Amino acid sequence: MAANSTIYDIAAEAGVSIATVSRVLREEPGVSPRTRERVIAAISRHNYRPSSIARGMTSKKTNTLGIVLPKLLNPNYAMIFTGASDAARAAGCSVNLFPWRSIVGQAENPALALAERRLDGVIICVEYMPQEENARFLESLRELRPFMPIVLIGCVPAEVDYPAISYNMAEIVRHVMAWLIGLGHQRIALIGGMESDQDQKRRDVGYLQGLQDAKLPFVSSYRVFCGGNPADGENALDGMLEQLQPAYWPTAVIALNDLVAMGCLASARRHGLRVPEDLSVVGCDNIFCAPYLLPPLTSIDMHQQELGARAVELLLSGENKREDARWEMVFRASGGPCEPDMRERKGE
Amino acid sequence: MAANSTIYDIAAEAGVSIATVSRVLREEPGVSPRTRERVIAAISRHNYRPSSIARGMTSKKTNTLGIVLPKLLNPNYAMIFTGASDAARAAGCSVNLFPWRSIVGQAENPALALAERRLDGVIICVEYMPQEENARFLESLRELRPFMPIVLIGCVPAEVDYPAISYNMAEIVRHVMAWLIGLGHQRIALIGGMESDQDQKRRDVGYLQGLQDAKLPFVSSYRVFCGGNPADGENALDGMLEQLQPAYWPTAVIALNDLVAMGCLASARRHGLRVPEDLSVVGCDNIFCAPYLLPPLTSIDMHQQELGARAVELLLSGENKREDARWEMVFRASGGPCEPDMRERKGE
DNA sequence: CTGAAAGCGCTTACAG
DNA sequence: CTGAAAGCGCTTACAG
Repeated sequence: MAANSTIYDIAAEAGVSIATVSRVLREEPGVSPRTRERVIAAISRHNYRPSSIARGMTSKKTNTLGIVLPKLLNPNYAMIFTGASDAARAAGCSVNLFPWRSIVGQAENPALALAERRLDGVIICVEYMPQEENARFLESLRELRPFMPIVLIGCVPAEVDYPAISYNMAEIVRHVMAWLIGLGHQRIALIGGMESDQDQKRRDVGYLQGLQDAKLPFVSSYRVFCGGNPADGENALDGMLEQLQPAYWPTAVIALNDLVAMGCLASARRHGLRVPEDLSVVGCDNIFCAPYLLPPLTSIDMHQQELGARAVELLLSGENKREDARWEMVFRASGGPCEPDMRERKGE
Repeated sequence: MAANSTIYDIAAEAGVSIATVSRVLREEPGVSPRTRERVIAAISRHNYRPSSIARGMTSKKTNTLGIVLPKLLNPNYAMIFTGASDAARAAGCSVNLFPWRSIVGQAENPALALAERRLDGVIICVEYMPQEENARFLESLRELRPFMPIVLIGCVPAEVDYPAISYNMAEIVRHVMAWLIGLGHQRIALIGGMESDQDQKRRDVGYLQGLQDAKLPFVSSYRVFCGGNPADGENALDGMLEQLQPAYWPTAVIALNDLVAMGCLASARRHGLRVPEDLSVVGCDNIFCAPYLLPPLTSIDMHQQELGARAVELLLSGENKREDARWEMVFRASGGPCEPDMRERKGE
C-alpha cells in the first residue's frame, strides 16, 4: 500500500487498463466520468504517485532544468537561482542547481557530466571560472549541446554562439569610472577578481577605458587581484595602503562585488579613512546587506532575479538569441565627491 | 553522432552485446582488456553518455538527494545547502534543492510532490513554515515516507518520529538571555518571527524561561513578531521605540536572525542609540556579513555547513537517530554591558 | 471511450 | 569472459 504500487496496481484495482490510468493521470480528456472516478479513488487509496523517472523514460521530457552557478554563498547567485526557480515553476518545471565544483574536475569533459541527466535544458553561468578550466569547459559545451538546449548567462564571451544573457562588465566599470572621475577622483583602485578569470579581463578593459577617457595614467599599484570574499577585499586594500605613501592612496575603490567592498570598508576604517570623504567605495551586485553597511554601499543592481527568470524563458523558448542584462547604479553614501582631509595626508 | 546514441549503438559499433557495454560503463570487473578498449573507443567516438534516467528506471537508485529549504536568499540556507551538496558529492550523489514554495500549495499532499521524483532520500528543513501549512506538511510526510528516507533538520518538534538534526531554539534564547542579564540588562526585547511559526514558539519558551530565571517580568511590548528580513527588523524596532517612553526602551534586543538584527542596528542608529552602550543587539546564524556590520554583530554560529553535511550522512546511513546540532555564541562588539546614557533618557 | 502492444534505454540475473 | 532475455513503470500510437 505504498511506494511500490505502480500503474498496474491502480489499473487492476480500478478494473481498467493501464492506458486509461495514464490518461487520468495526465488529465487527458476523453475518459468517462465514471471511469475517471474509479481510477482516482484507486489512486488515492494506494497513495499512488507516478514515477517521474518512468515518465521521463517514455516521454523524453523531464520537466527539469539545470542551472550551473559558481557558488551559492554569495547572495548574488542565490538571487539568480531564485529568479530562475520561480520562473521555471510557473512553467511547470523544477530547477536543479549544480555548483560549479560539482561538474568541473570531471576528467575530460566537464560539461558532459550534465548530459547524462537528460535535463530539458541548462543555464550556465560563465563567471569566476579560472581561464584554463573555463576554456576547457566552453569547449566541452559543444558536446553537451546535442543533449539539451543551453543558455549562457554572465560575462559571456562575444565569440561563443549560444543563446545568452550577458552583461558587459567593461561598460559597467567604465561607467563607474566616469562617475567617480566626475566627482573629482583621480586615483581610483580596482580591487578583486582572479587575474585568470574571463570576466576580470572585461573589467580591466572598462577600467583602462575609463582612465583613457579622462587621460589618466594607469598605475598598476591600484589594480589588485584577489578572491571574491570580504576578507580578500580587506587584505587587498590593506596591502595597497601599506605599500603606498598616504599621498598616493587611492581616493576611490571599485570592488569586484559587494563582498569585496565590505572588506574594503573594513580596511578603510582600520586605516582611519573616512568613507566617502577620504575614500569612496563602489561595490557590485547590490546584495541585501549593501544598504545596511556603514556607510551604506553604492553598488550596481544587476537585476539578478530578473536575469534568472529571463534565462529560463529564453531556454524554454528555444530561440538562439543574445540579450544584454539590465543593470543600474544604486547611489548610496559610500560614494561621493573627492575631498580627502589633507591634514591627515602626511605626504602632501 | 550524439545525444541520440544509445547503448545499442555502442554495442553495435564495438561488436559486443549491450550487457558488455553496460559492464564497461559501470566499471565492472570481468571484461577482457581488448573488449573494454573497443567499447571505450566506441563510447568516445559517439560522445555517448548513459541516460541516468534509464539507469534509475532499472537500478531503482537515482543517486540524487533532495533538500527542502524555506528560501535561499537568506545566506543561512545557502550555507546548509552548500554543506549538504559537498557531502553528497563526496558520496557520489547530487542534491536537488526544493524551495519551500515549490512544494507547498500542492493541493492535498504537499510532501507527495516529492514522491514522484524517486529521490534516494530527502532532507527537509522544518522552519519558517506557517503553523497551519506546517502541520499539514508534517502530516503528509507520513505518506512520503514509504517512497524515500527522510531526515528533518531545524526546529524539529520533539513528538515527530523521524531521523533528525535539531536545534533547540529555547535553549539558545535562554542562554543569550542569561548572558545579557549577566551584563546588567533587564529590559530585553525579542524581535522577529511569525507568531504562527513552530520555531517561534520555541524561541518564546526560551525567552520566558530566561525572564523567569532572573525573576524579571514579561513585558509584552518587548516581544514583537515580524518577518525575517532587515526591513522587518527595522520596522519592528522603530515601532517599539516609538510606542514607549525612552525610559522604557529596551537595553538589549535578541533578533530572530542576523537579517533582522541588521534592521535593528539601522533603527537604533536612526533613534540615536549607541550600540552596545545604549542597546545591545544579538543576531542569529552568524552569516558572512555579521563581522562587517558596525558595530560587528554578536551572533550564534549554527554550524550550518556541518549541519547540512551531517544531514546527508544521516540520510545515507539509514539510521533513525535524532541528534542535536552544534551551536556556539560568537561575541562581537554589538553586545555589551548595559550602560545607557541617562542624560538622553528624558523620561528618567 | 477503452485496451493490447510496443517501446523508451538501461541493469540484472541466468546461461553458457 | 560474454550474450540473450526479462523487466523497470510509464506513454504513445494504433485498433476497436
